[in-house]
Amino acid sequence: MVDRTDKRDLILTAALGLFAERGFHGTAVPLLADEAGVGAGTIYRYFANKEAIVNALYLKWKWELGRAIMTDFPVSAPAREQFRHFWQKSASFACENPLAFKFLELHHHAPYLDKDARLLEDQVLAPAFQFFATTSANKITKPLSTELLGSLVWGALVGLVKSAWDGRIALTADVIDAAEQCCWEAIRA
Amino acid sequence: MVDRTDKRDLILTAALGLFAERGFHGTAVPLLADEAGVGAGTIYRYFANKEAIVNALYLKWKWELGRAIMTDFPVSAPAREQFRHFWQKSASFACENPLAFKFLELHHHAPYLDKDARLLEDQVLAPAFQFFATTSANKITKPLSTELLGSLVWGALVGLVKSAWDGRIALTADVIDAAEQCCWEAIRA
Amino acid sequence: MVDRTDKRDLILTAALGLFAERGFHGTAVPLLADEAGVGAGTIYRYFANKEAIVNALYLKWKWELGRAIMTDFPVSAPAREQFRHFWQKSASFACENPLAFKFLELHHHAPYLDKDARLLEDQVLAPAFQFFATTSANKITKPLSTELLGSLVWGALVGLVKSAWDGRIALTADVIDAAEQCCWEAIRA
Amino acid sequence: MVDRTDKRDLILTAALGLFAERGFHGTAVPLLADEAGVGAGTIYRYFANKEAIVNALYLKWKWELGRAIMTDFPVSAPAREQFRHFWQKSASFACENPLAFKFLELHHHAPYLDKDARLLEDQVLAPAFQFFATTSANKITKPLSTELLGSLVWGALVGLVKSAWDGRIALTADVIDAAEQCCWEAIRA
DNA sequence: AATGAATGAGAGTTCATTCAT
DNA sequence: GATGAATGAACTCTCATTCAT
Repeated sequence: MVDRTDKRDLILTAALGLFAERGFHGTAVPLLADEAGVGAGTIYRYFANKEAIVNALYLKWKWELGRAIMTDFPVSAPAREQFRHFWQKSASFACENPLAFKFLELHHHAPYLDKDARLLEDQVLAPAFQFFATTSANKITKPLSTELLGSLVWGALVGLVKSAWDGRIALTADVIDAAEQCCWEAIRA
Repeated sequence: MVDRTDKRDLILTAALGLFAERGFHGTAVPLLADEAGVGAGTIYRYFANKEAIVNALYLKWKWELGRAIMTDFPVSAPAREQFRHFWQKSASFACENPLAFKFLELHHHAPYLDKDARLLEDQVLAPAFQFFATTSANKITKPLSTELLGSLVWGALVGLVKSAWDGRIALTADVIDAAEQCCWEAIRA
Repeated sequence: MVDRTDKRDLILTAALGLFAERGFHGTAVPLLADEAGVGAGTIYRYFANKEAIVNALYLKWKWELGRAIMTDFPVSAPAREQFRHFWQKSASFACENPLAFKFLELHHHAPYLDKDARLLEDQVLAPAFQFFATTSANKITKPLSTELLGSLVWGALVGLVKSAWDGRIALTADVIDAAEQCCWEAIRA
Repeated sequence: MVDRTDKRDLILTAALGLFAERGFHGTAVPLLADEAGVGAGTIYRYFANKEAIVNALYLKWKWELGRAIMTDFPVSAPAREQFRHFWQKSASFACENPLAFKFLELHHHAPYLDKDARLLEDQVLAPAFQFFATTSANKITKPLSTELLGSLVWGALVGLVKSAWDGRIALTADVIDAAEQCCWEAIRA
């Protein structure tokens, strides 16, 4: 009993894996259909064209990432604990959704993303980055721009995750904690 | 008078820009030929096929990156100064060769890279990363694995550079210096 | 309460308009189903395949055309009046069933018409054309073959109607009458 | 030794036959390539897409038709002789280029024709039709509109030619002459 | 050595037809 | 009986590669 939503999800799930591993242009629609277990024509009942698939995926997972990061955010906790929240949630997201994390990294600012995806692109991490505006104002973190602090920390996280993909590091809780402490020290005043 | 080497370079230069902007599968060979100002057939006198081009590019620029990082390394200087060397040289490379830096990031671990490229892939930064083995042993940097420290720092640099591409940060000397200090504090004991 | 016949007619009516405007190969079955207000599968309960629809339409309207021309034919009237009958009935048919007239013209001798349709194709106008055999024998019309006189007159009518479609002529009664007189003078002895 | 122009002509020649027999939508590009004796991809070196082929054909043959009709037009001859010129030249064109004549008839006002083709569509016969403006003013032909007289005569010609295609009439010089006389009598005052 | 016209395999996409509901 | 989601063959078109010049 496969309903309409299930089939759309089958396609999106297969597309996530293929786009993450081979990229957008490297993934042929018939291959995607095979992986999803549907006919090639079926894909076009759910998506107007190939670009619509990559855009739907991008919106979906960027949104999921944003939700993951902001869920249970400790609004009144000290900055150090808030930072820990961001780091741990992001790392968890990357560990639990490795393909989605890879997909989002690989398709960042891709020319086939549409206006909606581009708008969402830079907005999802913005709330987390804004955290630095407050902490810098309070002299808890260094007196550097939000964008600078944010991109260093997010970049470090991405670097960590990529090393894990390459098998150079095992992403244990200890490693994630240690990396978190490193990054905190990078930015604290 | 265009000699053999010149034409090969024309092709590689055009390919660098196209692969960096559109990706490997998104770049058509006839377009590459146009950009390089050579005939489509000529490309196949210098490269066996399209994959050979991306591999040649990858080897060339990964090597250039390694060379840039190691050039004038201050062997006997204190660790902090050696770290500064790595950071500044890497940042300079990214600023001076933005297309190459983007290309290397985009094609990291791509499935069409051959054995040679894959081998070189993880080895180029290894010497720099090895720096951490010594400093950690001497309790100058944190007692964490070389790979962990290295990927955090390199990731932070990549994050910084990507922000600059997106126009969120201007890569001035001040910004690069400040980021360097952040990263040093991330890893120092 | 929609009975079997009604649904078949819905399909044929929609098909007439689409085939007349876009041609047989230019009309997609799902679009036809939409226009007819039935499910795509339903069409195949009434017709074996797409070709069966165009053939059914062709037979139906060719037959209607023949019936329209022969209805109330003044058997004992003078030749001029009989000619007037043919002309006016044909023109009326074209005015009242413009899509059917266009459809018949467009699909004349189309390769996807079956044997039945092909047989009927040339037979419907034959009775009207036969009129010329008698009038020519009686030296009322020119001593030319039935086929020649018939195709000139029918061609002139089609030319007139096409001009009306293109908006170059308004098919008023005056115009139709004047054209009739022209054609009579074309063929009279 | 096939040069660029030859190959374009091979494609246009094959397309003329196929479009005339099967229509635009009924002709698959690979079939067209086979008939032309070229690879499927080659077609797209000469034409942007399938529609460009049908438009090029339409322009070419509509132009040829116009040229055929106007060549050696007897400017100072009497109206009857001028009419004879139009009729005979048109009939000759239809006899010598049956596929082109069929193609032009079949694709008249087709939705895939572009602006250029549509503009030319109604202009080619216009000069011939304009002949009637003068003759009607001089009371040589009936006091009816140019469009009406023109569409009757052209329609009659098309009807004649179609009968010949269907094998009902042989287009001998006698038949063409007799038909000409019929049409002259249709329109003369 | 260099070219670019030519190619056909394969890309993205459509559609006549089927069949589970 | 009626449906429309699903299909895969076939469509239009692209492109990595070849080869006659």
